[in-house]
Amino acid sequence: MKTAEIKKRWLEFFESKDHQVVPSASLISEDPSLLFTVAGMVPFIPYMTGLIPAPYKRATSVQKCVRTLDIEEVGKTTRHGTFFQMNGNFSFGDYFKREAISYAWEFLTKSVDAGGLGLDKGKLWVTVFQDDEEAIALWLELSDVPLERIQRRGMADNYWSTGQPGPAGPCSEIYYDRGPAYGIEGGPVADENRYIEIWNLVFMQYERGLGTGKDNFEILSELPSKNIDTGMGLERVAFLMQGVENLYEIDQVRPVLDLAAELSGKTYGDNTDDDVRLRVVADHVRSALMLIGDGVSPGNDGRGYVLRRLLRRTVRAMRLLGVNEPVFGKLFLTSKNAMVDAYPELEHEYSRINTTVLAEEEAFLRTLTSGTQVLETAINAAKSLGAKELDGETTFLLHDTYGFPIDLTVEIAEESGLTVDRESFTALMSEQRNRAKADAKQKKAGNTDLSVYGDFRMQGVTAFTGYEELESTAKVIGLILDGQQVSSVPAGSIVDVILDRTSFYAESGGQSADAGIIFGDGFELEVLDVQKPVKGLVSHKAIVRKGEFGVGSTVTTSVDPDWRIGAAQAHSATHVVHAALRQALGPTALQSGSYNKPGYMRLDFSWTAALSAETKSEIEEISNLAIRADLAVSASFMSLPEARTWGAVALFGETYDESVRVVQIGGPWSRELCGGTHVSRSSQIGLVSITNESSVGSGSRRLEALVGMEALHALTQERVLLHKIAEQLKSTPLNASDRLEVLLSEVKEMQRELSVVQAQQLSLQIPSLMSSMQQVSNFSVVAAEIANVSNADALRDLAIKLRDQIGETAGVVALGSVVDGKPAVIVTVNAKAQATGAKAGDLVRLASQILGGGGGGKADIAQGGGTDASKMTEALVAITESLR
RNA sequence: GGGGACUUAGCUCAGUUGGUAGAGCACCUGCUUUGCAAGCAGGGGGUCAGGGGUUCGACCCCCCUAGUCUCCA
Repeated sequence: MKTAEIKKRWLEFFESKDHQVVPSASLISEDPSLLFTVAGMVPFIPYMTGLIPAPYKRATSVQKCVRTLDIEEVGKTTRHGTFFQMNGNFSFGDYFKREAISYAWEFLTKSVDAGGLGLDKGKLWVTVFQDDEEAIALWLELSDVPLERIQRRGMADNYWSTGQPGPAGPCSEIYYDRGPAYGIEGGPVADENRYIEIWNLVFMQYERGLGTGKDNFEILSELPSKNIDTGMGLERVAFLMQGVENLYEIDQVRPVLDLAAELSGKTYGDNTDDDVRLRVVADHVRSALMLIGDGVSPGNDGRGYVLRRLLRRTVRAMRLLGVNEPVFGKLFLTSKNAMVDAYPELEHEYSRINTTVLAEEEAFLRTLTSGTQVLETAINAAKSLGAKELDGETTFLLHDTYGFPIDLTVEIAEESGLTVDRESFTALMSEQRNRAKADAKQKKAGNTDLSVYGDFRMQGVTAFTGYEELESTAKVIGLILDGQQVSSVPAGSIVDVILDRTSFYAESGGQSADAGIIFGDGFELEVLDVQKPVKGLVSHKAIVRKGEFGVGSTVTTSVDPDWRIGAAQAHSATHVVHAALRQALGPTALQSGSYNKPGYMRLDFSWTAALSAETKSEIEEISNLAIRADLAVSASFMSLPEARTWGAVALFGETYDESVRVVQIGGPWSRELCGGTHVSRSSQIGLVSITNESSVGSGSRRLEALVGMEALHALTQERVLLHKIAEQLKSTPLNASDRLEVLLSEVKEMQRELSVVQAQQLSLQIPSLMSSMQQVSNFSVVAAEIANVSNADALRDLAIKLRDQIGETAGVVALGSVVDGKPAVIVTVNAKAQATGAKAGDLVRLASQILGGGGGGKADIAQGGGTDASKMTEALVAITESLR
């Protein structure tokens, strides 16, 4: 049975049991503490913990998931995949153990013709939590599993919790026996390779307390509303039902594995190491495909880094298989074709995915090339020292600084007959890991408890009136002071205010929060910040400027109209620039984040190279032409699929409800899903002026612009500055640049001439200096103070000329001069004098110490200086005397 | 978020106890030759990423900033 067919049957089965079918959420988790959606229940967590009331009693989904914790195990076992799909059925305070068990049994064992999976009842085993007698009784009652195939396990295996205080409960897991060929008898307790876990039923019935680990915490109480959370690994069931050995061989993955084998000329099954590499390629390509499809782009941190690592591990695996040429084009196309039935959106996204992976592959091949050079140098160095091993530090440096994978280092070193000190490499790796972890722990301490907001959210959502009006009448639902609910607050306090409705826009979708005041009978608050701590709930952080008020008070929320106009201009400008960007660069340039506030906007987008000055001007021009065209701006609500058929741009990393708001500027000219506040016609934006374009990491660029009056002010300022510069250059703004160029080359020419003239002038002194030469012991010595020397280099040239004139006798030249108020000394010693024991460095040191400084150089020429110019004569005499 | 490295001529890069910045390719001039990276001789081209500091003196040491690469969380 095809994987897609299992998925279809799953959803149909639970739909027939009155479950709401929920489409898979994005791999980019809504929960900021999670990098990715790591389990099927992740999108439902707020309903489980009671933060947000569940919109349905029963739900089912097939959720795409990415988990890279066990990335090193990929390909080695049958079970570890970095991308997988989790079938789940959920109950929020509705049915419990009885139904969960009975549904599971029915779906697994019902005949294929009747819509089930038709698994052999005799091969199914069950585990339960050791004390869960209720579950055992239900299994015996509702299924055909005999008691001897029900095994009890402890907390570590069969008890679920989030690791923190909150909901917890026992689990029951269903296993499939692959038969004696795969391991020993004795059920899952004895062998988890022969007995494959396919389905985990979690019975959330308790509240747990503080504690660490999987089993070291206290059970506090029963939950008032009990939940069911189950997860069936789609890939696992698929590989069992398709009669293959592991999840890398199922219909959605195998084609990539086969292609990798073909490209490398290997035969799958011939060699264990190569088989692992082929599976790694098959797994990682699929995960990367799905991640990019959901809007992740390769980067140096967070999600982007995980993706980059998957892509690089793929290149590495292909290298180890003997393929050095770029292959991503073929691999990803094959993977897309295998997945597109289940995820049709991959078709539209594919050109972007393809561009992204090709660029990343090319970049990494470059990295490998430069890394190979460093490695070869290191290998040669080690060999010349007679070492048989490449040390861990070098290996780590290669990995850490040059991104050269350890496996490749080992392989290449082996070819040169060297081994690698893996132990010390591993030690250095874990050091680096600890550093990063220690830091993360420190930062995480400020994790806020959202439960206080959850209480208010349970009472309903905050209505937003700000699209229609700037002032609204509202009622105070709650007040939070220092994380505690309070009933009233005095003047001067900073408090979180929860209202039933508000005209204030909370920061979201890149738009900053509104500013303004909240007032009522005898009191007034200034709003500092507006946030949505929990989806649907608006919290106003405000300072009480005067009076006192409490829960139940009637207030007026009043947004500062100037602020709102500025915010609307900036936000609409962001849409305009985004559309202009895509017009100039093509659809690959997609917004990955944005921020705007009155007068300013910032747009991050996926793009691999810096924008040229021409492109920036083009974007600016398209934007301002759109503003001049006075395009109508409108917003309308529609269903998400409908919005997609309209071609509305949905932003990655954002999650959308079933009903979405589409903001249009000039109809199809710009269509984006957006909840922000906008101007009503594009001309109201006024002006957009791009101020900066920069990199925010590889593959991601940032465009910043000023909007409206701010843009005008900046341009005015530049104009004033340019006029001033032109005036100073005695030129006009248009000619200033040319004029400056001429001036600069003139300056350069004059400097050159000056140094020539100076050298000539100094040369004129050579005859008189030579005549002042005295004989000191065996040395011919020229020692003199030279006036009017502009820099030490000129003095040096003169000294060398003098030395050359001395000829064959042992000669020493010591020249001093005052340059920029500071004494400088140069001493040169010819070869013969050096042979007789004179050292330029020593002589300079002697002189410069007298001058109150220091000096040094080589044996033939040295220079020094000091601070006390009056001692110059004394210093030169000292040099002469020391030669006696 | 925490580390590591890099930024030198148009391009690719050298440059250690801090003491006048170099090579190859490209460019210009001349000669010699005329085909597959031609030879010889000569020449131009650098605020050594930017800004501070230490020092008599900084491409080099220290600090800050920017850009680029890279590892880890």
